[in-house]
Amino acid sequence: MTGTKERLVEAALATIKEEGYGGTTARAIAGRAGMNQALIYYHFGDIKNLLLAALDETSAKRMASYEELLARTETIEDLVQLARDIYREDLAAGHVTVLSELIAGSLQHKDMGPEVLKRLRPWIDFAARSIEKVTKDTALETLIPARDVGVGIVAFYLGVDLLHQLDPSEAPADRLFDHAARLAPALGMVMAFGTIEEEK
Amino acid sequence: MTGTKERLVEAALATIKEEGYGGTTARAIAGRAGMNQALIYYHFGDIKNLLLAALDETSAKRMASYEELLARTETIEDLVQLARDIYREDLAAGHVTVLSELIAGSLQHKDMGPEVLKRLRPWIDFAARSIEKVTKDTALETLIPARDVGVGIVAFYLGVDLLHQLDPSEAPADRLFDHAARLAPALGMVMAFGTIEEEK
Amino acid sequence: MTGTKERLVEAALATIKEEGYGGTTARAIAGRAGMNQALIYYHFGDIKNLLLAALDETSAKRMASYEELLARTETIEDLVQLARDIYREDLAAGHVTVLSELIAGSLQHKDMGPEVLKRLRPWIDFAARSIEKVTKDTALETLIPARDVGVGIVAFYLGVDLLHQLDPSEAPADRLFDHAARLAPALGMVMAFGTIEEEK
Amino acid sequence: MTGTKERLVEAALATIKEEGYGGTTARAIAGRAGMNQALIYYHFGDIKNLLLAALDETSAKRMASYEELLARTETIEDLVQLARDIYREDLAAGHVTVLSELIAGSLQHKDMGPEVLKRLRPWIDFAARSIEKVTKDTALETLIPARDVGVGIVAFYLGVDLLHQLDPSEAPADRLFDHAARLAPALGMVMAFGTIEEEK
DNA sequence: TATGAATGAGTTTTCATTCAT
DNA sequence: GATGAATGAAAACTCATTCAT
Repeated sequence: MTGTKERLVEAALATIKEEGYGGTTARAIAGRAGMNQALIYYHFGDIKNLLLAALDETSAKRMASYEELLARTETIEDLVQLARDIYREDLAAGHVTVLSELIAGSLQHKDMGPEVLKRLRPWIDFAARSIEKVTKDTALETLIPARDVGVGIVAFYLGVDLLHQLDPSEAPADRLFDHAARLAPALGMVMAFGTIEEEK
Repeated sequence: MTGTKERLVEAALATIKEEGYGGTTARAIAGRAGMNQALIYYHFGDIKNLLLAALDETSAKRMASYEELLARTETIEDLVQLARDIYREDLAAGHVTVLSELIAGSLQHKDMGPEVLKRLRPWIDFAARSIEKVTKDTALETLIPARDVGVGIVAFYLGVDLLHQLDPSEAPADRLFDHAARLAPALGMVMAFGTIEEEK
Repeated sequence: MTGTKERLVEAALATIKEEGYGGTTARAIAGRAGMNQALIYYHFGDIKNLLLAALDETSAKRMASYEELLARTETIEDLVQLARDIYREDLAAGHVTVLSELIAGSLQHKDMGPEVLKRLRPWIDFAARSIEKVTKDTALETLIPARDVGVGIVAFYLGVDLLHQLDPSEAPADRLFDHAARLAPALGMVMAFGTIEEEK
Repeated sequence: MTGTKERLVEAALATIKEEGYGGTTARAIAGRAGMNQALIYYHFGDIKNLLLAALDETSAKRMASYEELLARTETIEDLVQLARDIYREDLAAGHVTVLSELIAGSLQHKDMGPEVLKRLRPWIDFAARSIEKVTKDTALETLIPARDVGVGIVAFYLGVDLLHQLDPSEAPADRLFDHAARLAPALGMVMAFGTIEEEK
């Protein structure tokens, strides 16, 4: 029938989000998809491959959509706004949970680590590129280590997701983003000072 | 023999750090401790309790040690330094990994979540208190939402730990802390500007 | 394409020789043949039938070739030579392995036993006829129970093959045949004595 | 309770004899023993180890018993008798079947081969020693390659067992042994001729 | 003829946990 | 306190086979 692989991928994503890495068994996935367990092995070879395919799928979709948003982002204020939008959608939809669970699970299944890392890098690149774009031709350009900050942002997203898993009611990151939004206009001046400090 | 519970706790911690949450089975823990699996159930009732006891143990030890350091911390520069020291030790020793794995595992074993959260809160409080301490009686005091930033810092630590699990060779957070250390002196002025913005 | 059945038969033979009876699955056979698993069922109904067809195939080929050789065999010395040639070729090519694996597997799949036996009998007959031919009109004719010795020879081939599977480096049967070849000329006299003993 | 390992070993032996290597699954063994499948893994680690332990067990028992019989064996006539006794008991009890099935199965599970071979060698040694003993200080001593003939005898036993699995009604080997028994007295003279032939 | 997809029952093995001693 | 043994449920994965196309 149509879409078996797609349905398995969707079921795998939903299972990771709701049951966690350890709860994402062949039985759980197939049950959710209303399909036979053996189909996982027929179509993906093993569970690891299905999970990685699922990660590919969400990553590709989200990246395409965010890339578009980035195209329309010019200033630091825009970027903070973009970061907040991404954060809200990803957290609510559980996209980051898929990543954080797969990373946490990679400690158990060590051969999965490199594969997950490979799929994580584009996000770090995306974050770095975003920073580069809005600091390009400004005093901040040389001051901010775009790549390191990119890694830091991804780390922050992952960590916030972990906390959100524990306590979905609290949303302190929301308030932090609001705060950042208010401070963003001042950031230029601050960093200008930073530049002076550096050059002393 | 003496110290059975302690040995099990140590073995549990080591197992989480090296094998991940999913790899932390009764067999793996007991094997590492050189003890009988049944002792886990005799002393802790079930594996979940052992893991929580293990989390209590590391948390208490580290908290005591960091509390001392905080007592000697006065300025923002000091705090950045403290944050960096804690980050380095915790990451290397795998302390944060214990937390991040338990949080990630809580999605699977939902009754563990609240217990882990209970043990995480002191760290958020610690971070918040640290911020409050160095901003006390400064212009930053009202400007920085200490609790939210505390949560953010804990999130950042957790996320950096996840990334570190995937790729221990890279240490971008190290560079970020260096950067923060250089920028710290300027932070006061920046925030002063922030204040002005706010009050407009 | 032409020769689908033939290719499946060849693949089945190769799989038994290399992977053993238990490793000869539909997937393994079809994979080796570069074909679809379902073709096995289309052409042969089930795996058992394919294996029996494969046995038929090798048996027929080899029997034709050996029958020719037997036609040119007249003396005991010739026969020992023939036995050695057959042994060498069959062992190296894995022909006997196909048989020994199918027989061993028949204990698991009991309905296969009679079918395999049916295909084994011609070989016992061949061995018996060979003995009869070279002892015909000699003192040995009544002395040697041709059929029983035929069974014994087939048994010996099968057993040597099993040992060869375990340790292909050793070839004691080679040396035994050499020995038999040297002793063959004496066999006539020996048996004459045997006759005298018998008649006592 | 008492004898769990022993019961599993007995059940494993019985299962191999009746269901063949491929039919000797954890379920089949545990079912026959009336025990939980997991006990196999608790006591033996995996099925392979249980099968090898089972092979050890039968081998040790039989070897001890046959060694005793060999001690009382002096002449070729005795040895033929001994060979026939061993053959009858082993074939009927299925002892050789355990070996032949494990050897045949080793083609599938290649890591089992060396272990089975290790346990087969004592039998080849036993056969060789038996021949050496009865030919010691006779003309046959230098004439018969005891080790090669030992391998040949073991091969013969294995092959006869395979045939017996296919058709337990026929017992041609019985008749061959009877024949050998009648010819044994003549063998000395025959071999004396052989010696003369050799020395020519 | 041929194929990709599908399935239910089976495989080996591991799990958390219990229990008698 | 401690241990070896035991267990039912579940894990990942494979099997022979069928079926619609």
